[in-house]
Amino acid sequence: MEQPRKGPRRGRTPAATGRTSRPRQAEVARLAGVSQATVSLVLSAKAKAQGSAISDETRQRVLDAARSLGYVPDPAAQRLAAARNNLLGVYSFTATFPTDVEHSYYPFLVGVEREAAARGYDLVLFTGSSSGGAKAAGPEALNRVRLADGCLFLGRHVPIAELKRMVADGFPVVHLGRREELEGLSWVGADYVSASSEVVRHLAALGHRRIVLVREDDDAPASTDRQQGFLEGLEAAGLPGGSEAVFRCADPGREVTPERLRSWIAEGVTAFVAEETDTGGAWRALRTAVDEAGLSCPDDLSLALLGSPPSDLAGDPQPTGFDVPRHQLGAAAVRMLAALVAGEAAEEPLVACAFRAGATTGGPPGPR
Amino acid sequence: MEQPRKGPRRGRTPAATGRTSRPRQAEVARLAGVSQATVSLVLSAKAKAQGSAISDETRQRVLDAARSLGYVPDPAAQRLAAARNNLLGVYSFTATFPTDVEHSYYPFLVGVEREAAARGYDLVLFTGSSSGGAKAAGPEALNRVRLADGCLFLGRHVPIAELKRMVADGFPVVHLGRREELEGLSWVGADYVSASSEVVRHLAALGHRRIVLVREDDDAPASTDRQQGFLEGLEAAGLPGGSEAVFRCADPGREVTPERLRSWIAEGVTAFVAEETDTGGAWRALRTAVDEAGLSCPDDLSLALLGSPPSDLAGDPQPTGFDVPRHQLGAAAVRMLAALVAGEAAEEPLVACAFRAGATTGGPPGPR
DNA sequence: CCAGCTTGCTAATGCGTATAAGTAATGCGC
DNA sequence: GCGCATTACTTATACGCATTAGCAAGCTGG
Repeated sequence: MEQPRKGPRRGRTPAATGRTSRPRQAEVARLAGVSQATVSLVLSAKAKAQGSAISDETRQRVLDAARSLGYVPDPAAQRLAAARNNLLGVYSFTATFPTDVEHSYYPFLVGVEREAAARGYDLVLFTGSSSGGAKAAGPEALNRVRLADGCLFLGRHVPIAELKRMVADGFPVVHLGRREELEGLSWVGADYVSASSEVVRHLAALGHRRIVLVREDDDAPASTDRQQGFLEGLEAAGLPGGSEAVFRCADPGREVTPERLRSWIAEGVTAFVAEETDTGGAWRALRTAVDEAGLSCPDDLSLALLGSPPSDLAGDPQPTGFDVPRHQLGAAAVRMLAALVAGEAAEEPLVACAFRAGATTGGPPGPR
Repeated sequence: MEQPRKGPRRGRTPAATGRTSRPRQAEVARLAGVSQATVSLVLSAKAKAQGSAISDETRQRVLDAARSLGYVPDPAAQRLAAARNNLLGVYSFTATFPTDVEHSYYPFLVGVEREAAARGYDLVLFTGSSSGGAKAAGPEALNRVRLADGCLFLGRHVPIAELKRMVADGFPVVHLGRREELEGLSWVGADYVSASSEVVRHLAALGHRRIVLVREDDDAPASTDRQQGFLEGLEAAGLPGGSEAVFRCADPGREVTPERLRSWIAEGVTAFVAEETDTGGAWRALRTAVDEAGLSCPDDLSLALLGSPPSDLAGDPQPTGFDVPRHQLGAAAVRMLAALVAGEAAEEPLVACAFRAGATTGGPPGPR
């Protein structure tokens, strides 16, 4: 009794049709001689407790049928049916695989992938408005991520309004990097404050009494945090802080020149700390100035870097400082996102950085 | 006449529930005083031609209503209804984000992402080892990729049987790298043959008459292609080919030693060409042997590399050879995959490599 | 004046899945 | 042997949207 459909609309877009349509639960069901619902029960219970009311024999038949057909659930349908599809989105506002700053997101993604795999999630890379070509990269482009169970957002220039909306809608969202201005937005970030503070304390323990932070003219949270940690470190060591301990580079005349370096040293400064940025500008400027001033690094003064050195300076002696544990950051982000998806409480958002002893610090030069 | 649902099942999983249910097309419709179908027509026709049979007045009412409610379409529902999900899979048999061989797939992925974004596709990353939900890393893990509209496969050690099955099922699959042994498998690859041939012709034009190819003991298509191009280049230049023009390194005794190098030179060989591999073994061996033999590169002999130098040798003088346009390869792979998904004819699978002049070649040394 | 077209919309249906509700069939205690 | 719980399923329905058949009204033309 094949009831002939009254209005079948097979043959959608000519393009979309082409394919032998991957197997559906209905086909698995037919092959196994059960109903579609049974297939759904068996397959979704697979991971969960075995408590479902399906006999082992039937279960096995269904599983065999599914395997032999190569059945894979349709994520959109799963999602629509209001379950979850074990997909986590990753959305970056720059290209996810940046051309120039290779090292910036990559290690992070390594951690993301690893942790996601360990938790049984697959990743969907939502290609942001990244490079040209994308259609009207309007705000609705962001909504694609709702296909996944939750989404990780990378990049600084995030459209807050859109994110806010998602958060308000209860869509699980985690941002990489501290983001406290948006109430309710979950984020994970490196604990730059503690790490920077620790570097300062290290210098203080070596005997340095006047330390200067060289930073760039950028007010990203990552910069602010480092400065805060730097100042906290000074305070903890009982050293003078204040605005003169922080030097902020700016284009016109505020650069780190050999002259300025000498004048600092003349004032009794014996150690310098540079913030890390994408370009490594502050660190480069310091190193160059030291070289040009004819000074030698661990002997005449100590240098520390609040982060990892740029990869093209890999040949240089390893700077004292700390490493941002990007793998762990990625993993932490996934853990937090998974927690949100599961409706559990979020965990600690700060990930500790690892202190790196390095070879650019030593005791202050003898009094001369 | 609000017909009361018999079995509403609001209140799914406690976790999944928590969303303030953003507006649906039905609500927009109610507000605009039209049917849901009209809303769908208006909204989906927005981008397309205005040829839809909806009056401008109604259209405007719907658009206003949608805006005032802040309507955004549910991507899951859209995709379910449209029978495609705009997802392309990327399956690599090593980790997608390998820790060590960063540079091998990375540039390729850059191109993949860019092109995918341009075409409105998102990417799903599958990894051979991890393979989301299914812990069983068995061959059925491969089936997970069917979640996407099509899939890109990277890596040498691809289980042919499984791929064959997918291809036979009509699932769109593109392999990165030439793969002609599998009938019907689409692939994109770099045109190593032409590029290698061009390098040889370059050497011949410089006056070299005896050239030797140093390759590793690996029969990957990429190696074979280079050798073929090398031999074709010799032939095109009217130079002697044959087996003695190709040196195949092997572990036990067949290595490129300074002695062997000298003996080649004594026989009249003036130029050497190394194949590029993951490790850059052949090239390293050549360079080392040249150094140890006390020879100087562009003067005493010419060297060329059939590919790009390993990144850790970035400081060395740039070798003559060619660059594999990995970005373009990735883009080409996506284009081909998109074509398959759309049921169109596939395009040219070979991507041309760019000749790189470099500094390691010159004329043959004067007769001595 | 009505067949036949066009215009502008609605009703109905399906996409693939999850799940609540329903139905036999069996087991168990008394 | 009856009520009731349990097991093992199946049936029905909904998720939100796209699509298409269909309907009503307004035209046209002969």
